[in-house]
Amino acid sequence: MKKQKLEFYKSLGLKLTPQRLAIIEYLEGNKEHPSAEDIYNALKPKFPSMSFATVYNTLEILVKKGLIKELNVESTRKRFDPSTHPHHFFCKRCKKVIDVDNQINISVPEQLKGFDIEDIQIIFYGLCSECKSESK
Amino acid sequence: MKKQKLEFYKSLGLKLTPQRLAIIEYLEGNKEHPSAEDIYNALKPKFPSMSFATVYNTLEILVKKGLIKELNVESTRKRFDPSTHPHHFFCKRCKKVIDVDNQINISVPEQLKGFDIEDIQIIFYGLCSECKSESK
DNA sequence: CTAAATTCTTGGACATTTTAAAAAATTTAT
DNA sequence: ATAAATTTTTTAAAATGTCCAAGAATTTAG
Repeated sequence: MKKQKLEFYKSLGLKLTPQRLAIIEYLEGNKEHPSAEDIYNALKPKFPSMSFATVYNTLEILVKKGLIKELNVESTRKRFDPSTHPHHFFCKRCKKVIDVDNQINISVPEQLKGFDIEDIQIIFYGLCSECKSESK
Repeated sequence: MKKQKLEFYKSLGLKLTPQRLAIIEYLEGNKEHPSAEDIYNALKPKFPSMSFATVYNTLEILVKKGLIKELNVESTRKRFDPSTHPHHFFCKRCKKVIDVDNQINISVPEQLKGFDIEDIQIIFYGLCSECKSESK
């Protein structure tokens, strides 16, 4: 990883341990929206001793720092997005998550005027093109 | 419950057991977006022998029949909505879910053109007015 | 460079939500 | 009322996520 990035993470008050760096690198530019288990499995060969707690701890702190986003597209498990795309498609068959990069301008409805809205997410549910043709 | 409604549920091929009717009645007009546990706890006094499995079985079949909606606003548990509101607000503090009844017209983006979109949900995350003032 | 302070990792136990399977009970249709 | 079909119950366990204490590693300060 580049020095510049290391400095960036340090400046956030993060101790840069090998496991942490590996998780950060794994997430960088990753479009798969991996679950904690995905990350754990992917890094286990390199860090056989790493525990699930480390993955969860790191993800939690990255979410807190605003560097990644936690998605609730799937009801049973969290998925993580290193990008800041607010909108997603979820395929109910293959469980794939796709960033939906649209310019929908959603205004907060009257009903929520006294509220503190921090985030707006749109989720499109259905079948992706592959699963759609397979299920015919 | 009225005869008309009983007939309606029968016509869907549902067997109307006391537990099932109680769950259906509990959900009807309910604005709380209860979790399975909420439902279980609410009906336990009337049906002390009812198990969690019954609640889950009934919810599953109601979702399949399209009578209720499963919400993934919270990462740890499913919430259920007897209405067909597609959009919701979730308070990250008190976990309250509110139906957002707006007329937002979302067009499916180009990117998803070959897909089979079955549902579009908007979720507003933040603090409700009560929690907002409390946290000041 | 070294020591101190802080934070992180590990490993296991634990909690919660959900699913599964088999036997017993209930409902529906005849 | 009887038989067939489905549902409920019970028990167990899967799946995901959380917590804790001890030891290890990293960073900071000197």
